[in-house]
Amino acid sequence: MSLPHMSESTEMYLKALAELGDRDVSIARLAERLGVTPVSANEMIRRLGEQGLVAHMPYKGVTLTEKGREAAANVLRRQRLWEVFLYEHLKIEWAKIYELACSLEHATAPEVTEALAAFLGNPTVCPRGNPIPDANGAFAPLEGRSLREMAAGETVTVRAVNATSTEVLKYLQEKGILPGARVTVIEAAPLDGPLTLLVNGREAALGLSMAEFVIVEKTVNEGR
Amino acid sequence: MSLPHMSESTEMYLKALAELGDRDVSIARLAERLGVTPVSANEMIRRLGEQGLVAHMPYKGVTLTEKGREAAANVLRRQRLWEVFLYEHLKIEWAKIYELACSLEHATAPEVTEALAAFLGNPTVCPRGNPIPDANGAFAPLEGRSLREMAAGETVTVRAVNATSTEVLKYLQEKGILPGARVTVIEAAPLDGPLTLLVNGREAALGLSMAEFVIVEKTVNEGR
DNA sequence: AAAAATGTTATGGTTGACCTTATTATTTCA
DNA sequence: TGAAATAATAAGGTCAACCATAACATTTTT
Repeated sequence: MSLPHMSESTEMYLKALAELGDRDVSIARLAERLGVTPVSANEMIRRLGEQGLVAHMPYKGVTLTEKGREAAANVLRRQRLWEVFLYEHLKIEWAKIYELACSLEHATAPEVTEALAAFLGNPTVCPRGNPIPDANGAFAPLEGRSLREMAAGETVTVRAVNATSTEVLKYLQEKGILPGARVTVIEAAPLDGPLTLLVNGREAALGLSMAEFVIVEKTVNEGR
Repeated sequence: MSLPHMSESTEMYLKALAELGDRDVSIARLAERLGVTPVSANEMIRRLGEQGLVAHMPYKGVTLTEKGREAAANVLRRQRLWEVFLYEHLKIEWAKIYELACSLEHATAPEVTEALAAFLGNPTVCPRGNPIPDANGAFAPLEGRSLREMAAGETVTVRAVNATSTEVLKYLQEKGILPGARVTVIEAAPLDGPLTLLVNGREAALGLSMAEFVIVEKTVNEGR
């Protein structure tokens, strides 16, 4: 069951696929998130395909196989447990934990993962609001829709933030767009135009490519 | 002051040099500890020389430069802080912490190092008995001599264990040769012969290549 | 001082994960 | 349906860190 050894690169690809929704992810999208050229991503996806971790339907997209999904869950588990540790125990700034946890993740043996989970009290969500898979790879996929799809006038509650770049996370942090925040869409400009939001009584502008990774739920008027 | 980026490999070489005493370390010895061929080690030492981290006197040995010493202290700090965390907080078996901490070490940003040190209460020794350099790279070099040099009849106290292989550490752990243990040399066989020791009332045999990395102090009859 | 042991350098090879610059295939849209 | 946009593949290149084999240099031992 324990995979022979996964390179850091393999782990990053699996993680990105899982974060992007794990089915029919276009290679261009994947390449963009990973900061590599589409050609490189294509090459790498071929390799992952040979290892049985993904299935690639040309012109359709990439989908994790069952084996790939398990491996990805494992990577996400490590990633998010470290996020909890860095945030809760080391008091590291929210916007930085993803990147810092990412490095640690690659270096974490199964034994350490499980001991860490126990130390942290087996948390089920990370500080970015994403679920933490259990030791068997099971986890409730995130409910809710992307803030990107919301129309003007809607009020929603942020459930999770799926961004990974420290820069983007810093921007969201500054604007108060964190899990639990209540956000009202004041205006949604056409085309790729930004959303204008009301967060904590302040206005904030948010491009669609950032809004895409903010997962929200319609607020069900849960008491003032 | 922050070095451009150090590869994992560079860090391993610096760490090995520091652990081996950091002056006039032969390439063969270094290669052996790192599990690479002398040819590879030679090549790598040339690269490190070009970066100004080591000085290599052909046929004499390798010595860390000031810059190299600083970098090495930094690596050792991270390594040993993680050892403390894994042992004290995650309750991981003593023999395994070196190897597990080693992976984490390479993935640790300065920010995390300092937060971790604060979380742990700025410890000054690791569970293997080695000193932890402070944030500026200063640390008391270990006093004491190698168990290898002890003669029959001597009784000593183990101060530190500088072995790195999990297998070796497991053996030492089983025999009770841990920091703080009191050890009497019963017999020292000639040539490369083993030492016969008395530890906690039990006899234990120890090859010289293992004994080399057990740092001891003559027991000054401290009580009983 | 010669032989043996050890250390160094030269040469050429491998691997993984990237890159760029074409070229070719497919899909989408006007 | 044909052009434009997007996606895939092919070919060739780079880089770090290893490897093996072989030749050469220096030290140590006899």
